[in-house]
Amino acid sequence: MRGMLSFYILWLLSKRPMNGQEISEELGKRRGTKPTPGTLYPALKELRAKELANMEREGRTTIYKLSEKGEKELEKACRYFCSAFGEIFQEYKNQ
Amino acid sequence: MRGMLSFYILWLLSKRPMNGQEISEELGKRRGTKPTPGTLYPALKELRAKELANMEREGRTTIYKLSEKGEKELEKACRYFCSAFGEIFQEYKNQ
DNA sequence: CAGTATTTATCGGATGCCCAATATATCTTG
DNA sequence: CAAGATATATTGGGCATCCGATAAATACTG
Repeated sequence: MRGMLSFYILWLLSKRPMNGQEISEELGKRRGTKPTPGTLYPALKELRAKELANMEREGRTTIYKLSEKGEKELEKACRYFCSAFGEIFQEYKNQ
Repeated sequence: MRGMLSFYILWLLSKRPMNGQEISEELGKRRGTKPTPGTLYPALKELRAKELANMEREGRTTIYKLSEKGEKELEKACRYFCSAFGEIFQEYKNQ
């Protein structure tokens, strides 16, 4: 099962700004596996290119932050996600 | 947002055996768009190749059915899906 | 300062998802 | 039976996602 990485990253960033390592760890906690750098950083780059996230360098670390456009996009994505997959989740919960 | 097609098909087949057109319509109802034949049938072929689904030809239509291996795989996939994305869904519901 | 660890980042390649176009077989209808 | 409708299926191409390997910059430690 693949996909949804960018969506997930946007969702994490909506909680608080994070650097790459923090994002990686949060993903690891939730999905079971951390993305490799070759997965994570291109995804972050793509989000910047689409102006859904901003970055701010602080010494060794780079803090990524959700942009306003990113917030709007995330809300749309959440609506779609829940309407498309809510049924599956709902059913599992009731078992 | 892409992805999860095979997972979704397995889930649909766990409800009842279906032919390609029925699968296509059910996906359309839930996701908003129907997959094109060039998306759907390769996915079904892949599921057969992995022995997660069986097929049975009946005249014009081909009925696809979840295999035992498919049931086990689907259960694993549901567990993963819910542990990975449950939090997002939960939060949206409470808004 | 030298060596190590941390963090960010790129590259090449594999795979999944997706579409438009096309083809084939079967069923239905005039 | 001929024409159209329905259902299945393949082909070729594009993009997103993902990984392993590698690199480079920065911070820490002895």
